[in-house]
Amino acid sequence: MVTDRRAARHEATKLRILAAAWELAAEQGLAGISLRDLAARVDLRQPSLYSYFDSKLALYDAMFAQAYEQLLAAVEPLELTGSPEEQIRQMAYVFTRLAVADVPRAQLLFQRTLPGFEPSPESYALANRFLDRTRRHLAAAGFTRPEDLDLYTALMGGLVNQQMANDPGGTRWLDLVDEAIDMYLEHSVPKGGTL
Amino acid sequence: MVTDRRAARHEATKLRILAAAWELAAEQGLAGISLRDLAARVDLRQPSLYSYFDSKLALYDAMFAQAYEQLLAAVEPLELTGSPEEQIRQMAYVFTRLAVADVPRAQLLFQRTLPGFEPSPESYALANRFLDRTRRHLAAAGFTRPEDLDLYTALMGGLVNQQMANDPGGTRWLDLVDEAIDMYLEHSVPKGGTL
DNA sequence: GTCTATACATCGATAGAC
DNA sequence: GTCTATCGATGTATAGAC
Repeated sequence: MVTDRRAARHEATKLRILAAAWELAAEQGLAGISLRDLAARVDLRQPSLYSYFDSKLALYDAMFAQAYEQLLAAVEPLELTGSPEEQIRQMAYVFTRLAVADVPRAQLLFQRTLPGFEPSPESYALANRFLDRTRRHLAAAGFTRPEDLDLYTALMGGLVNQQMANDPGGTRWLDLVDEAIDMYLEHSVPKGGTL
Repeated sequence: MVTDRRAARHEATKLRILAAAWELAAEQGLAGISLRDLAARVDLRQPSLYSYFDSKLALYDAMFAQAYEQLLAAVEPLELTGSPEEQIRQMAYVFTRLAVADVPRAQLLFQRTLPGFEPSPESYALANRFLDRTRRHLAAAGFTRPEDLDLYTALMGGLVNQQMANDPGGTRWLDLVDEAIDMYLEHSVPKGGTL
């Protein structure tokens, strides 16, 4: 049907716009994306973007969703091997490398850097799918308390954030992932736990 | 001398502008500070601000320096007691509470959220003085490797960042500081270390 | 869907009078 | 130091031709 071809072309253009938006974010920062520059990159005029996104915040939301889809697509097909502990290590390794690989993406996903931006429920569901995956892996190794997950995300997020903020392009904090996971795995439930 | 009085008045106005800037940052976000709003808060016209700061980035740099001076003023007079390990715990407790208490301040100091902003060497020296203090406390407890400091900053920064991003105003990650410090202190140099 | 054209409010920054 | 006036840029949005 013709409408299918139309819809396909519409989706294709939307993807081109998103790709150009990531380019601009890498060059000018996430908040530095201008709709005029963005339109120029895909050979459109600025008002034409409104045929694809209702607003700039809607563009950010689409970027948020696309970014989590990228992460999920990279992580879900992985076949983790070895003990649950070893799988946690592999997961941490993959996640930190992925997170650091695209600074604006990490800012969009893991920080509250854009004034007024809140991911839509649909986009947030993707984020939760990603978090659930982590939760299941931790649980498989016996880390079943909610605090276990929170401590893990703080540790991984902290490494990623320090790497991006204080050694962009380097590996100073990435090199600590192994030791951080050692530390985390060695740590059992504290004496005054809730058991 | 008259020039002293002039300089004093100049400094006083500068401080009023900075105070208003922190107010605006709390309301509109760090990047949401507009020079017109800022000028209005101190009964000036927008161009008059340029008698005090060469640019908006220079204003951010002054805020960066002032924020680290606040942290140092709050932390340096502290008399930490107990074993070195206990002092590290107290330090972590104070730092995370201080960091979370002012979200825009934490964003300015610990994240790279402002496009184009780099702290000046003078401001960066303050940041280093703060970091040195942490380094000395860790060293007193035997954590003398550079990696020990990096892991510590990642852990504390991670807790602070997760608290601000995912539970603003709450204590979900702040409540994990004690356990995080337990985990850190329990962790000795890994088997395959550099010894 | 895409375009031209236009509007409106906002922004950081500068020139020049006083 | 402070002001008025102004600049070029921005984001948002609409009208209307094609």
